[in-house]
Amino acid sequence: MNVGKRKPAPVDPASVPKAVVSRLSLYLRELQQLLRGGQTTVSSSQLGRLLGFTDAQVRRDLAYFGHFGQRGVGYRCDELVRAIRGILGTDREWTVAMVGVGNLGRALLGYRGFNAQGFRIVAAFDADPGKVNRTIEGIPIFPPDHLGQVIREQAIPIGLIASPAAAAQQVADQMVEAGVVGILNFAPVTLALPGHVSLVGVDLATELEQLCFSVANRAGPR
Amino acid sequence: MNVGKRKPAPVDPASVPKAVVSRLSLYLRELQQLLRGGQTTVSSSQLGRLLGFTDAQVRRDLAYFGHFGQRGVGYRCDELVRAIRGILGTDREWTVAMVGVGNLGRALLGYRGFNAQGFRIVAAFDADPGKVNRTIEGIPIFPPDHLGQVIREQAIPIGLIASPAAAAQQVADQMVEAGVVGILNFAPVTLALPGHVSLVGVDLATELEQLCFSVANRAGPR
DNA sequence: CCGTGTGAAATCGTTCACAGCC
DNA sequence: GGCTGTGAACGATTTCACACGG
Repeated sequence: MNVGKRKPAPVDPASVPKAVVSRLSLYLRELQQLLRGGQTTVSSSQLGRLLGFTDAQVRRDLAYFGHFGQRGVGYRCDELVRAIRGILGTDREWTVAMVGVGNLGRALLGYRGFNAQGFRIVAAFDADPGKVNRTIEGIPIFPPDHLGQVIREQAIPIGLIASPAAAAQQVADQMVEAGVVGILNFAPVTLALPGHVSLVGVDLATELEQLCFSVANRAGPR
Repeated sequence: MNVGKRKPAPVDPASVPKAVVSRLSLYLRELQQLLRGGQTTVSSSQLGRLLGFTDAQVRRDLAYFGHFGQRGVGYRCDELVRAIRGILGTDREWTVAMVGVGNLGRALLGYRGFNAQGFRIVAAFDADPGKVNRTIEGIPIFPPDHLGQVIREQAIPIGLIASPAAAAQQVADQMVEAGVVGILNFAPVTLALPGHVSLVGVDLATELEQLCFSVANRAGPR
């Protein structure tokens, strides 16, 4: 008994280092690649080599969440993919509400990679009256004052901010007010959010600055 | 003597933790914001509070690179901005070559945030004959077989990959061959690069997965 | 008196190295 | 024989706490 489909989680997920979770995404991406290539099994050392990590690191990362490998053999790619998706929470579909249908927003509306991993943008908002009340890539664009209602009615858990920096905090506040519990922020500002809302920020200029620093200081890849 | 404009760098820049450099970008962004608001001085604790870091962390991070503060007062915003830009290397203009003028590529061509921080995309490439030999946002689009020549002639140091995943490694190889020393990769694949080339990867689906994990595990903001 | 800069301590994350199992 | 899972050692980063200077 007590040995069902679910592996026991050896630790509290909140105590897992952030770096581990971000490597998990990379493992997932690589495993899906391997599966497409017809490979059924990987060892920690192969997976590590492909990504530039050590084999010990790969094993340790996975061991945070359970026993997924087979001694002497390695990991079954399909099983490990399922397991990682379960850990990340991407084994179900997540709906996303986007604000800001500018250059970047439009690109994200058409980005296939989101759907492929289980994310679906179901509503977008923009302050420009010329953009609202139509669909782009099949996604309806609403005026900003519909934000609360749409998010609430569809119980959308994730917000994506691609608005100008000056509007971002206000947009975030409205999203949180409407019940969003996670925000992906592309606006180049720091957002202040209540503790129960998760935040991931992506600042494109900042990423280039990181690159710039390592180029200017010849630090090799990342 | 020996007290010129340049502060001495207390340590080898290559030995600075990566996390420190990424916070440097955030300090910079916040300082520029403060300057726009007319503030001339910040303390480590104010800067930390704005970004969610401790005051000790801010001071330690900055101390890797020199003595920028004044005891009893704090840091002069304008001086610190100049200092951080000098450290990151964004006190000069960097030219960038982009490959892949799809959804995302077009958005990046029009992204104002790059110019604002000193990056200028000066050439783009795409395999679609319908897109080449014209300009978008003032940037010329070339066919892929011009890549080597254009990058070499203009001595472009930075490559930006926004091509489909399947093409990314080949594109990267050609960029490296042409002399690029840093690559910002938006394609969802792991690139293999020679050691003298720096790499920063941004995978949009991966970022959403991180968010998803922390939402699913209620870990609060990042 | 306030806030920086920094040794020293504490914490966190990675790597080693090997027992255990297929 | 090969490869996982994991205590223990190690190294890196963060936090503490206080001396020093404006």
